Amino acid sequence: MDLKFKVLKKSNKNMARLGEFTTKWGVSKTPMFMPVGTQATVKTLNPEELKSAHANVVLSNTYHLWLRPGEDIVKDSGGLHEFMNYKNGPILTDSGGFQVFSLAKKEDIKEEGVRFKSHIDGTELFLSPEKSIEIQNKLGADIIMSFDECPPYPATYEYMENSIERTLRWAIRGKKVHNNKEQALFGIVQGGEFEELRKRSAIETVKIGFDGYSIGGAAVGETKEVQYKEVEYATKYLPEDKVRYLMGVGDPIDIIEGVKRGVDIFDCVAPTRIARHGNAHTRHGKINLRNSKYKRDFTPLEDNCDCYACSNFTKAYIRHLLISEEVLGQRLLSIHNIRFLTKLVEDIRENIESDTLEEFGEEFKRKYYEEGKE
RNA sequence: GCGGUAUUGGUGAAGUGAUUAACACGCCAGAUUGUGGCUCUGGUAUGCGUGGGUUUGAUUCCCACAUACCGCC
Repeated sequence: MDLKFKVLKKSNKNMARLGEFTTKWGVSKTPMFMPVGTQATVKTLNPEELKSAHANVVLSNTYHLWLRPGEDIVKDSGGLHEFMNYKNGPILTDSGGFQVFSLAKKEDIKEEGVRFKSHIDGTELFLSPEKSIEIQNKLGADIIMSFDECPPYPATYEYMENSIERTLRWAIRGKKVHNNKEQALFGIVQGGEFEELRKRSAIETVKIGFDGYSIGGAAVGETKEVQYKEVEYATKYLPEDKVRYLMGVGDPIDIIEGVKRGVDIFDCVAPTRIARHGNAHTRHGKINLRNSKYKRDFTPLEDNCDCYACSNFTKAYIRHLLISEEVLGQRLLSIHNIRFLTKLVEDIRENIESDTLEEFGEEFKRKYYEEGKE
């Protein structure tokens, strides 16, 4: 399915662009941030809470849903939107590549696919590009991903070269079996830290032809500088008229830097994971609500935040919930952190419109890093 | 009043005549980037009820005292 992506405005100073794409759920604005709902749920949150946090696209996961409850059950329920009753916007499913490669041994990655053991019960499993697309066709997300290899960092040039070539062959195989015309299929650019390989991977993936392009294998342990370079190496060779998605990146600063380099979509488990572990993003840096200094702090997580948590509760109360292991604490922080990032991309969109993204980025970074230090 | 047993950090506790007093919980911090895991990693008793004594050396042995519990008058 063509996403009918439109670039509405391009910066004169960098590669940032303001855009939108359309699905049956309506118009989605870019740059955007997608919260992650691995097992057909953004952990601790219901669809209404996601809506209140301004979430639009939600990401779910092929590997997990394949194992539990199984793609046929999701299909028979009416598809992923019906199954999880998510009607606020599109759903994207990851191919399972990332999970599989964290479970598989290097020697179990073969041309045909990957052999590995279930994290649930140790059952031996096999996932191939065809199988991944077949499962995703049944799950019924609006956007699905090619099955790629996400190599660890650091990897040698030779390993990475073989890996991107195999990922390209897998992309072709996946595209060939993709038969759900309601779904957009994205290709994935790999290549690690190597400019030549990122370039080749991008050009060749574009030749195959996809509805959008992802940059994978970033934020796997490399420095920020390397990560930003990797993004640049890829976006330079991606077509202007297709959506670009930087997989797994969700640090606020990294989002700003990614947008400046031409990225439209981001996803990350971080906002919800750090929330469950007691942390909140604020414009003045990340804070750990479990710290004793918040014991008697009767102010919201953040002034002028319109999220449900900040509108109704104090840091002292949220800290009490976390220390007492009450799940409401995790929910409130999850709502806040998602809203923090959806607000960040809203601000980014406004600043692309006025072509002031560089200034906005510097100011944001200064507050986030420096003021947070005290 | 007489006898017995016990006394180790915020808590529950292990332990030894002599390098850094185990472990758990709690507490205090940190991590977290296409989420198996409300997870992981650190820190947290300059002292073993108090006062004496024996000893090269005592939290560990002895004595007294204090406190607690259990018996008996």
